[in-house]
Amino acid sequence: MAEKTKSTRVDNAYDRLKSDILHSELPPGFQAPEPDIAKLLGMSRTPVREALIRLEADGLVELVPRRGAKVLALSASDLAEIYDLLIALEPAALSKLAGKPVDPEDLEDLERFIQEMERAEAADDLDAWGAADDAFHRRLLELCGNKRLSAYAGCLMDQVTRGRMVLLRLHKEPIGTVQEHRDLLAAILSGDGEAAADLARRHRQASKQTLLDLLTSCRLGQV
Amino acid sequence: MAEKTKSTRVDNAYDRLKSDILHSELPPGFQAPEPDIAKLLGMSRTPVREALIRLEADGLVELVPRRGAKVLALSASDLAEIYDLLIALEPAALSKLAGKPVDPEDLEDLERFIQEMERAEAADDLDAWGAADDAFHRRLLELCGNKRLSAYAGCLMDQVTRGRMVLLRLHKEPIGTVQEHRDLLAAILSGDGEAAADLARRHRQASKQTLLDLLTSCRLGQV
DNA sequence: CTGATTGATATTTTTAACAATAGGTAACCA
DNA sequence: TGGTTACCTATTGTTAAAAATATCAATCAG
Repeated sequence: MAEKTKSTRVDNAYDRLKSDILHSELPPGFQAPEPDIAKLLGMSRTPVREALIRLEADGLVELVPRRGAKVLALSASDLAEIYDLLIALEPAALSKLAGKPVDPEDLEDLERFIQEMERAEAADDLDAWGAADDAFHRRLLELCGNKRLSAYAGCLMDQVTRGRMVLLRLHKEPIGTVQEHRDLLAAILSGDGEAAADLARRHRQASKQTLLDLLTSCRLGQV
Repeated sequence: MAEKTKSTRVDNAYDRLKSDILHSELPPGFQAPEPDIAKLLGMSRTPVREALIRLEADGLVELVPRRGAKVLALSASDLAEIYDLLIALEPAALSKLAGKPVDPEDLEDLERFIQEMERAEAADDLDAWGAADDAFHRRLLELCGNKRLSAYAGCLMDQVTRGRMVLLRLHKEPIGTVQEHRDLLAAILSGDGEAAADLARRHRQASKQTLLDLLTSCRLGQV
């Protein structure tokens, strides 16, 4: 199964660069001129450029004239901005979702994500925990039915990925939040939009606070 | 003062296309291959292409392979999605703004926008009314200090521009909403975040409802 | 010794041409 | 007459090279 690159070079460049940025293989602050990136990806400059424009729209890189493309580093206030957006969007979305019938298959997935978080927590598998947490939130947002909202929220979650990673690594306990996910899901299924919104808000607000505290206590200016 | 095009062609193409779309000079559903648009703008395909990628990220056009770039038409459910996003974001932003000190210069501008709305309403100058209303909302969002939020909300407002236009033309009364703006501003200045959020939410919700009702009553599927 | 001006260099911006591909049309066969 | 296939054309995807431009350094003047 040779997995031929079926899509265009632009898509390819976009996916690879995005993945490398999210996994810190291209670390925040990394900067390189277009020709270098093109060489790195083994293609000419144009598709790279178009991919970079899309990444800039996603808020992941900055195209600074005469200096090359730069992987954005997020300050504490950047993270606060992004979390505030999620705090505004997620509760609104989930309150709308509450009451709607949920496809059994989706529900099964959601419960599986929760179980996976528990397993990962027990096994101290941080990456798996983060992935399951992420998947849970994204799936919930997709189910709310507002495609624009889930797309933008997904984009915001991408932006804070690196922040969540350091939180996961430095903070010894993501512990306890699994129950919050259970409660949130229960509120949605029971049709209590108010409760769902409230739980979602608290959940994000707590993440925001923990992350910001961690950054100041570690004297970490940027992530 | 010959107003030389100081910026790059990409910026130029982006600005002109965006403006033409927002003013319905490129109407929803308009579709053209890249070379045609390039000829139209008097430049080569590459900068046009890059501008189109940005417009696609803004949700204004769709790049459909082998069929050219298409100006997106919004259905009632699209408009509902966008308004729901604004209903989630604007109250959150303005509740944060309440209490913060407002620069006297900005305050002056805000009051001028309100006055301009009154003048325009009296003079039945629909375009001026719409512009002042828009400016009021945008300025308020900028003042909340979350750059990402105000940028994205601005983008959402751009997307519904055409919808608001038909609302303005078909609906005989934007009347009455000026007072809502006054109340909103008063709530913000008095530092009552709860009230500000509530007023903002009702305000947008009413716009949404009016627009959707209008679309169904006029059998208007798309704008 | 300091500041400005000029020129070299690295990088982006733009163009034009080439390659690949999808979609439609016409012709041919059943 | 209906369907399938093959070719032609229109359009995008990609490349490479040329043009423009900002940055930096070096040199020259004050």
